[in-house]
Amino acid sequence: MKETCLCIDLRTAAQKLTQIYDDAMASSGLSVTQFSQLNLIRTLEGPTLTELAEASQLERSTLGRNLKVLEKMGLISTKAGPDARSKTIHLSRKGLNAFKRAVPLWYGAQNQLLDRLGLERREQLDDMLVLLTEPLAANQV
Amino acid sequence: MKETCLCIDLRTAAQKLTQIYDDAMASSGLSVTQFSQLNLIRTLEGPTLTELAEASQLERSTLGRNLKVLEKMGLISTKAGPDARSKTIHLSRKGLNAFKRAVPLWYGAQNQLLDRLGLERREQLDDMLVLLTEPLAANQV
DNA sequence: TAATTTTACGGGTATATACTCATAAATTAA
DNA sequence: TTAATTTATGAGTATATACCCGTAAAATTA
Repeated sequence: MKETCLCIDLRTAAQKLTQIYDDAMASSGLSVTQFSQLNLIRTLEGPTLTELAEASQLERSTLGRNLKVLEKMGLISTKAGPDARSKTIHLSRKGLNAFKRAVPLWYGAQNQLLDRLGLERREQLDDMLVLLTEPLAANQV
Repeated sequence: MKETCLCIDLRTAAQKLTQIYDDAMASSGLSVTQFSQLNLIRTLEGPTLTELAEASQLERSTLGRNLKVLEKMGLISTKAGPDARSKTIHLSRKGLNAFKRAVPLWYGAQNQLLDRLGLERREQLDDMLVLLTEPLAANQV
């Protein structure tokens, strides 16, 4: 029976997969994480930082720093939010163009991997990732 | 059919799982990545930086920086290697003790998750992670 | 043997990530 | 309405990660 750490195995696989997507999308100028961020901003239509953080399951402070990079690249802009505290995030024209350029590249990678897996295993994978990320029962630890 | 990005899904799951292990192991003072690093250093018995980088599938420069942290914590030490260029990495007494303290905590998390998955799914997961991390066929991208 | 190439490592720079604390604004409670 | 609390964000600090480049040592080739 394999004794390797489930966590490390998953981390390593995620890093490699990230590299695969990033390579496939390189000519778009976007990494897969940036692509995914832009897509969320687009579909949420001007979310606040907190809303976007929840949707992307990142810490607010982490997201804030990530967005700084996108802003510096000119892909997004921020506006005053509905609240004097909050601000909303928006795709710039340049950001939307970059996103559109990247879409077919993303599909290229994604579909090739989905083909490899097949539908059944893809669903099994989703199920397993849910199982693996539910909190542990404290008394059993 | 779900349209979410396989890569982002896997990344998110890996981050959550890391948090789960880290929480379970917190009282040992080691994170799961540090625990795994110490274990590799232990089993490889004084690897060079390059050997350890290959074993952990990290960039050498990344590993070098990670090791700086472990060294500052007093968990590892380095010696001159077989070569005037290279150096070897070793567990300190303190590092070995920390590792031993962490072992049951790691098993607590690992076994609980393995129980959740069951043997069959664990093997399926391994297979899928291999499938997902093999390079893409360039012509299909 | 001398010149070239490869190997091993470190440092600069940059992104991704999280935790903690500070601040300001909004909300709720007294 | 004033005081206390909650909410939204940002900044400081720190780890994890990678890429590129420089340097020194070793190996290879001319």
